[in-house]
Amino acid sequence: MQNADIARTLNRLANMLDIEGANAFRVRAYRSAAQTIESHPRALQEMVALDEPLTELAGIGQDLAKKITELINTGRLTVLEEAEKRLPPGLLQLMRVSQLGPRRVRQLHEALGIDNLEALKKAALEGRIRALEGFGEKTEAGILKEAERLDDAPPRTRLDEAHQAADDLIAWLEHARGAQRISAAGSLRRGRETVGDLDILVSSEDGPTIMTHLMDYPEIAEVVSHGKTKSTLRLHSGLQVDVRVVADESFGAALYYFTGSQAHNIATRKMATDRGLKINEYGIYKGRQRLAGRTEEEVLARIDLAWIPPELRENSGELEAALEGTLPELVTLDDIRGDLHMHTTASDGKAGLEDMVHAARRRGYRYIAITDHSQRLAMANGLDARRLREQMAEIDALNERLKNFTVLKGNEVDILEDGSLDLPDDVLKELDVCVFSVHSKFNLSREQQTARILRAMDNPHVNILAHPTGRIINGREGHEVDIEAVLRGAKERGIFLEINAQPARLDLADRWARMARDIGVMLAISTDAHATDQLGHMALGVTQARRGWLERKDVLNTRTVTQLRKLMRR
DNA sequence: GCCGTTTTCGGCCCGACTGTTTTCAGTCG
Repeated sequence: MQNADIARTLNRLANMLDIEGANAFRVRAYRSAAQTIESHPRALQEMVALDEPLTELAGIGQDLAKKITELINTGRLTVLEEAEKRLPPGLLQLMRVSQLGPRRVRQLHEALGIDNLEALKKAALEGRIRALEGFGEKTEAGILKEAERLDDAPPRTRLDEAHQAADDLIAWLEHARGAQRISAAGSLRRGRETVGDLDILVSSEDGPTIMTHLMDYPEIAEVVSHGKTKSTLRLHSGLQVDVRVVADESFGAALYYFTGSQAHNIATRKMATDRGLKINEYGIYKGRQRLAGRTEEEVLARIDLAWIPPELRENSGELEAALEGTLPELVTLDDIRGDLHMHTTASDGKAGLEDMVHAARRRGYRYIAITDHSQRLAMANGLDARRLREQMAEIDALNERLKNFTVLKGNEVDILEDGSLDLPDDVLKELDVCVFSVHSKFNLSREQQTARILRAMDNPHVNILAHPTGRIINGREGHEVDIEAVLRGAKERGIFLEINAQPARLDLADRWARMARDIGVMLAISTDAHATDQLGHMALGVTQARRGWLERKDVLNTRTVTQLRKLMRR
């Protein structure tokens, strides 16, 4: 049982109890625990097996520890099963309809016997919902539309797509009269790998004018709500956008508030109330007196906190670090000196060797590694030993002509099913950088997959394990593998792991990157570029690294080429 | 259900918008 499964079960339970009208704080406790568990780097199943106390996790006390242990040991949760006897589980579907929360779901169930999406749609079509107290024609129509939209609900939007949508909208808003500062907030600003919706913040003395300008934005498919300072839109892409206007003196407070995360905000608001202060989106207040709000820094300073990079705002240790003055100095794009994973036309890339070199030099890099596929990936025109040696000779000749730039000879060699490598040792040992990765047999058991990768790491010539979990965002889960065991194995052997910066991969994910840092395994942030413009994905990889608390020293490709060569010799 | 330098009970983040109401409940973030 994975942490995500436990979190999902607790969220189900929270929703059921919420519909039943249970104590709201009890419900919140379940939800907050689910959130903690989902982002916890260690498997709770393993903690239980090793008899480590779950109460060490924030928001998990004796009771929840007991329930989680039951769930892990038996695969069942008695309280949830009992709740499902009292209420039809189909009610949980109804909670996914926006505009329907626990109260209305209960009301629909009690008054009309509605207990699933189909029944909801039917009742709405027949006009039976509008008769309920607190409902009306508009609500009924809205519910019907939402219920039908759920049938083909878009998944969360990938970070790169969300960035593009936000940049376009911000460019539009910059032309609004009276717009002062504009910023994206929310999970986009925190750099999460996917976002549920966009939050855009504008400072202006004139909210209505900004909102009027917003309504002419050509990408709008639907206006969900439209107020003087806040509007919600759906774009043609399906992405939902919240735009909010505040006075410029409140911009910092609002930016802080709307960047979240929710768990982080709750924690800092609590810190404020402990000090007799109050934080809202307009500022930080002592009674009715506004103390600050123009910038995030001045708001946080009032509760004795240093400014916290948005990527860290998940209430997972950043507040303690900010209080103690031990916040990490996160790696930045400027720290990156080169890119250690990319392809050329020799295998499945779109650009030739020299094109990739020129593109890398334009980015200010000092080196790159050329890492085409190995022979087993025939589909990708993978290189055998002979072709790889030819490429190495070509690179040697190119390096003769280059000044202040080094092309490292590399390969992305396949890990075969038994953990052996797809090219013979005598050619691997001639490489400057050996990237190695899984491209086949994704469905081995966790034990087999982990053993396979550890065996590959026993080869003395490999250096960087690429896209270690193989997951594709909104695509596939990735192969089952014990990342902690892989990281410990890498630590023992002087091997590194990759944060693959392809927007659909971002693999390692943030929590594993943080675990790597804790274990002391350096990571390479690599674009796996198959074309020159894909070298630009580096920024996404850096964001992911920052979410994993990585500093410059934790990242392989912040090193000089000389340092790098030393680290590649095992 | 969690939590504790006002500690074992009594708190628990807070405001905008909508649709339904005549002053507010529910939802959302």
